[in-house]
Amino acid sequence: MQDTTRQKLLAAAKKQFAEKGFYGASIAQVAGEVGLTKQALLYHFKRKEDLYAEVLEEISQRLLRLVRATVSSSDEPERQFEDIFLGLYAFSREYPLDTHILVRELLDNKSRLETVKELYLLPFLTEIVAVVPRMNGFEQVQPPAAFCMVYQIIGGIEYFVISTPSLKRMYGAETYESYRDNFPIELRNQIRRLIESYQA
Amino acid sequence: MQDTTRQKLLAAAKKQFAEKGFYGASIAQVAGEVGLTKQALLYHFKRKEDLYAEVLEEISQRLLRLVRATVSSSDEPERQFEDIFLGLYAFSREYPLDTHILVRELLDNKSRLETVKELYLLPFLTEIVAVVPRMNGFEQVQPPAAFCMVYQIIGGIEYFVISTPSLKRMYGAETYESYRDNFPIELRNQIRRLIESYQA
DNA sequence: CATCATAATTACCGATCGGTAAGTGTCAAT
DNA sequence: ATTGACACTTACCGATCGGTAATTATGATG
Repeated sequence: MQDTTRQKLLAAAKKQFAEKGFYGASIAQVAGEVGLTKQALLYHFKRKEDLYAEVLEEISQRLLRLVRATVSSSDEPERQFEDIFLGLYAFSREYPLDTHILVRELLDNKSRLETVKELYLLPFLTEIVAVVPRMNGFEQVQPPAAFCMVYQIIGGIEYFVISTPSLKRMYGAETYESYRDNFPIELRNQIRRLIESYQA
Repeated sequence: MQDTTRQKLLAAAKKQFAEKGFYGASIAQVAGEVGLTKQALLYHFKRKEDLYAEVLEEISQRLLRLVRATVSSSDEPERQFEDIFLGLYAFSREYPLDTHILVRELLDNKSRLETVKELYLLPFLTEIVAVVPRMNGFEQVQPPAAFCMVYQIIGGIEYFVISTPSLKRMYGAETYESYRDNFPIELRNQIRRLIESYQA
């Protein structure tokens, strides 16, 4: 496990972009966090946007791998469907910075339009939505309905994860932790209610 | 209906904060959009943060009013519960800038910690969560579970709304609109599945 | 030993940021 | 006619932003 300067810079950049967004993050501070100057960073990444794009690319690829691995790990579509979201929640909790950046991208891409391709989520979403009509009783579900089902669940997960600091302050650490521990349980309930409602 | 300079500035500021975030927005541009100089803005709002705080305050108060009005409009908790979220979705679609700012606040408040009070959402959430144990069959539901149920639904709504530009580009305008029109239907289904699962 | 790419440095650039200070025009009240 | 609050302007400040150019240290290869 080598820790190249590039990788260190990428890790520091991810942290800054997640916490302050594309505009709020400064490449000088990113470089400073690994003990380098701004120009050393610019040597590895010509422009700030290149650095950002690389951070985003790595995240989206990991997400896609996660979904594909989950789909491959089972033959039952219902099992796949549930595991995808539980896995996504685990992923989001393990890498909250990644989740922050993904949500920021949703908010920012209107003003930073063409620069960074926003198709990074499309294969990820497509893969999940494709599981829906394979489930028992879901054969006739139309694409818009399938998409909405999936997106509601994803939204619930990501929104909860990015709310962590706010919830902690609003309710206190203890109460927050009880909420956090309950979340995957309720998430699973939500998914199973959905599946059962079509099988009945 | 008078349009004071203050109100014009607040409207322009909301747009900028929503699109570019607290850091990305510049008070000079906000002022410029109403045909004033930056210093004219600083005359009305001493600091950038004061301007931001006022925008946030107005949003959170409108949200709280929305929930309270919905709760008052019916005697059935089940009806209240459903209408709250359908109303929240309608609100978020009607005022997407507000939704953008609220989500940005979740992401940013870690780095802008103490400056702006983040309790703006607490009464709003508390009011909604309080409806849960009043519903038929939900009397024994514990606070953490009730909170997670509510937060999942809210998250699904807000996440979908802030995804609008991305989804439009990913799927095209037509497909997006079919998703958007289906969303409240699936939202209602989700809520009713939840209610029915406890009544059975 | 000389060469040459790599990796980093110092120095500097114009632009923009939020914010301060002082001045100007307007208009109502004294 | 004068004062003074109000609404806004021009001028300016130091700090920081992303980015360019030129230079230096390092280390492997010929």
